[in-house]
Amino acid sequence: MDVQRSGCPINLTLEVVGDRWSLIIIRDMMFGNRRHFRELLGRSEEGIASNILADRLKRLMAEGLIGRADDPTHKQKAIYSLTEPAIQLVPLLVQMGAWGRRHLGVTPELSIRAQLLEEGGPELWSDFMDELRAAHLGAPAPDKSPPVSQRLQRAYEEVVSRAA
Amino acid sequence: MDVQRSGCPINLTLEVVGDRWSLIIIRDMMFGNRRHFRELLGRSEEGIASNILADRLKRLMAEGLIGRADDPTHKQKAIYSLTEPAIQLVPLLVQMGAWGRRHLGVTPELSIRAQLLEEGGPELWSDFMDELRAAHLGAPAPDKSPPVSQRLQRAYEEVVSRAA
DNA sequence: CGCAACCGATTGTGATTTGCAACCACTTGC
DNA sequence: GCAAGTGGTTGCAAATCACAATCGGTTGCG
Repeated sequence: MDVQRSGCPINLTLEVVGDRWSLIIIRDMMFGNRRHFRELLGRSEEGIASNILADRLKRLMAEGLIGRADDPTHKQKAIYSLTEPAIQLVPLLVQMGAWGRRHLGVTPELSIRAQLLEEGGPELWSDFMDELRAAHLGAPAPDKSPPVSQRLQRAYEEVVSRAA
Repeated sequence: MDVQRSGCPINLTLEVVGDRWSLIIIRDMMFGNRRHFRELLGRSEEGIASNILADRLKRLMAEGLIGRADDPTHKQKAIYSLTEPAIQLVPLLVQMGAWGRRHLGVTPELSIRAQLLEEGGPELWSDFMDELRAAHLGAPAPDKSPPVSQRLQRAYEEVVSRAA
């Protein structure tokens, strides 16, 4: 994954995030609000192995997509955060979600967020990116109400409860 | 790559095209108009190995992203084509190109197409997808002039000649 | 007809990456 | 003091990958 093959933008993007796990990790940090190693390790549905997670976090840091800071509440805890380049992956992830939702057998609970993000269009993505900047970069909060993340979460819970 | 891990749309999309080569092949078929095994094998800048190419073509066919037909001019020649689901990957590839162009060290010749597609927005993508449907699915030609593919090609050649 | 070039692959071989489970040194809360 | 939790590391088997050589068949050309 580290051999440069060509200067094509699509190829270069694939060299950075074109593996099985990098985008899963970014997705969990983005939409699942997971910021710690063990949160990323255990709670994700896909079940990444700890050595792979450690390797990917290292690599994503080296590529400048995520940052790492000490958690003041626990000397051993690390807080991982998305950087601006990673936040700008939102439109890409939305397109991935939209395509998967249309063409693959997704479960309704997990597709409702993709649907809302797709229907919301670039303006909604932009609001969501501002929220991520506030949460991960310490940027001033955009002060939309309700925040996009909350709207997504509520829609998800509604579908889940309806299914029960 | 064939173990289903979760029903999340992003994850499912990654399971289909989240490897190093599948999207490169689709990119070459889409923007490079490569339709034969040997065209895909040799002329791409990244240099895929023939066994990997054969494996990926098989897999993409099984997933319904590409089709295969006999070339009437040569009994051993196969013509590969994009299916509708693959054509609908255009917005995803555009976003990949846009992100790579912004954040990675792309060469100017190879980034001009990404730039035009990004700036053209969804209407341009839609025109381009109609052209792909005409070329790959035998759909009626959209009859725009000049076609998007030609505009992209001309812009590329202009940058190349300017660099020379 | 003869033969070189071309066709979509397949085979064989090592190198790399992955998945899995166990384990590690250390910190925290009780 | 001790169990639970922290971010990882290690060892090993299995899968995947890259690279080069090769294959049986087809085509164009003399």
